[in-house]
This record gives sequence, structure tokens and C-alpha cells, in this order.
Amino acid sequence: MTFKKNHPTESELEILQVLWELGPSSVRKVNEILNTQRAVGYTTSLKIMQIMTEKGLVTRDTKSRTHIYQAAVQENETQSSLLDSFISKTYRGCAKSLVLQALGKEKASPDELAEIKALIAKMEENND
Amino acid sequence: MTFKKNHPTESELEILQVLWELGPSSVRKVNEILNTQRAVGYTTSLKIMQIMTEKGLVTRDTKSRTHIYQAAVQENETQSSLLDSFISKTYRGCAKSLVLQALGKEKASPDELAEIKALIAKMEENND
DNA sequence: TTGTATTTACGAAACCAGTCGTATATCTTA
DNA sequence: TAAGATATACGACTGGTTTCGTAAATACAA
Repeated sequence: MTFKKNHPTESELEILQVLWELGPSSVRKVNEILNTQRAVGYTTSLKIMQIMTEKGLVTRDTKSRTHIYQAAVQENETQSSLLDSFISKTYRGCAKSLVLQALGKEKASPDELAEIKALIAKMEENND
Repeated sequence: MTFKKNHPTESELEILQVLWELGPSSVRKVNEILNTQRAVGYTTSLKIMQIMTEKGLVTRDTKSRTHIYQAAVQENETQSSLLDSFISKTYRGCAKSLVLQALGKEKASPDELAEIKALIAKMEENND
């Protein structure tokens, strides 16, 4: 039961992805990674990360001149919260529709299919 | 394969949901349905539907004074396109993660699980 | 020490979605 | 025909996100 409806914006999510992957990082490092995907000014990244600090999405260590930021929210929790909202908006709350459509577009490897089947088997057990 | 990146906004998607469900409808009718969920002014709905016409998301019949709007994009195609974008942004393109997380949060009925299993079985066949 | 580079902080501009007020046209009906 | 209801069109305002310019502080190097 999460009581935070604090969804990150699109840019904020981009930055969170970087922090989740690299761990604690400077603005410069984050901005470098972002620029491998699209052009973003340094102060733009800085500004967004400052806003994220206020929102509580990240924390920062300000002991040295170069501040070090790290994610304050967990990746899977953030994804889960965004997923809830997405299912509600786009699939009128019907998670099954989403699953079927996602499976349909995935060229899933046997391994991945096996993993999914295993989860389903587990769910069937718990249903009894 | 038409590459229309024309994603509807949140309000536009709400209106599309209504049009998909009811078929061709007047602004008044759409606005009525929207107001069963939240308060929206009539001219607000009108304005958005006019914008949607310009974007090509809907078409309208203007023969009579009361214009009749209908969706110009298909529900499953729109969902699929939004899903692609969502997986890319939120799951770094990993559809499997999304499927597992969605399955995990669904209290799926045996019927639904069976349906999903059937699809997986079909995919396994095609994998050979 | 003096100049160059790097960093944070601040604020303003650009942009977009959503909202609604108001004007105008058209229909209805008493 | 006149009054009121209902429709479209248009413009403006708001709030939030993204963007970046610039100033001030700090480190570094010649």
C-alpha cells in the first residue's frame, strides 16, 4: 500500500533510469549518459535533478563541491506505480488485455516463456 | 506499417475511450459520459474534440448543426502504440519485465490464466 | 596571483495541455 | 415573432514541464 502518487515526469524518469543503473552519480555523469540518447544542456539536467531533490525522488550528498545524487525511490516500485496508472488509463483497468497484447508483441525466447509459465503455475497453486 | 507517432494526450484518450464504446456521438453525449467520472465543462470537451479533429484522431460529420464525432484511430492499435512507448520509457524496452509485473499484480481468474497459457502455447508452437 | 574551467543557484522564457468565458449562429416553442 | 435553449468557434488564462542564460562560488593551472 503505497501512499505516494508522486509520479516522475518523463525527464525525471530518464534521470532515474541512469541513477538506477549507475548508482550515485554527479550531474555531469548523468548528463553525459543522457546525451548519448538526445541533446540535453548541462544546466537542464542540473535543474531537473534539483527539482527531483525537492520532490524527494532523489537525495544528494553535498559535502564536496560536486554534488552526488542517488535515487530515493526504487525501480520496481516506481515501475509498478506507473504500470497501475497506465493500465487504468489505457486498458480501462483490464490488466489481462495488457498482458495479452504485450505477449503478442514480444518475440519471447523459450527461456522467457518458461519463466512466465512458472509464474502462472505458482499463481494457480495459490488460487486453490 | 504507418509510423504515426500521434499519441493522444490523457484527455484525448479519455474521449477516445467513450467514442470506442459508444460509436459516433455528439459532444454533449461524450461530455455527459466524461462527467460520470469527473467534472468537465462542456466547452472543454468541445475544444479538445476540435483539436483531435485537427490531429486526425477523430472525424466529424458537420451536416447537421450538432456535429457527430467518431474515432479515426483503432482502439487496439492505439493501445499497442502507447504500450510500445510505455515499455520503452518505463522498462527500458524489456517487455518481459512488464508482463511479469503485470501478472504479479493481477488477481487473475482461472479462465484468464487459461487464456494466457493458451497464447503462450501458441507462441511456443510458432517458435519451432 | 591571475586567468580558465567547473560547479551550483536562480530566474525567466518557451511550450503544452487543460480549462473556461464569451460571442455568434441556429433551433425550438410558446 | 420573440425568448430561451443549445451549438460551434475563438481566444485567453492557468499550471506544470522543460529549457537555457547568467551570476556567483570554488577549484585548478600557468
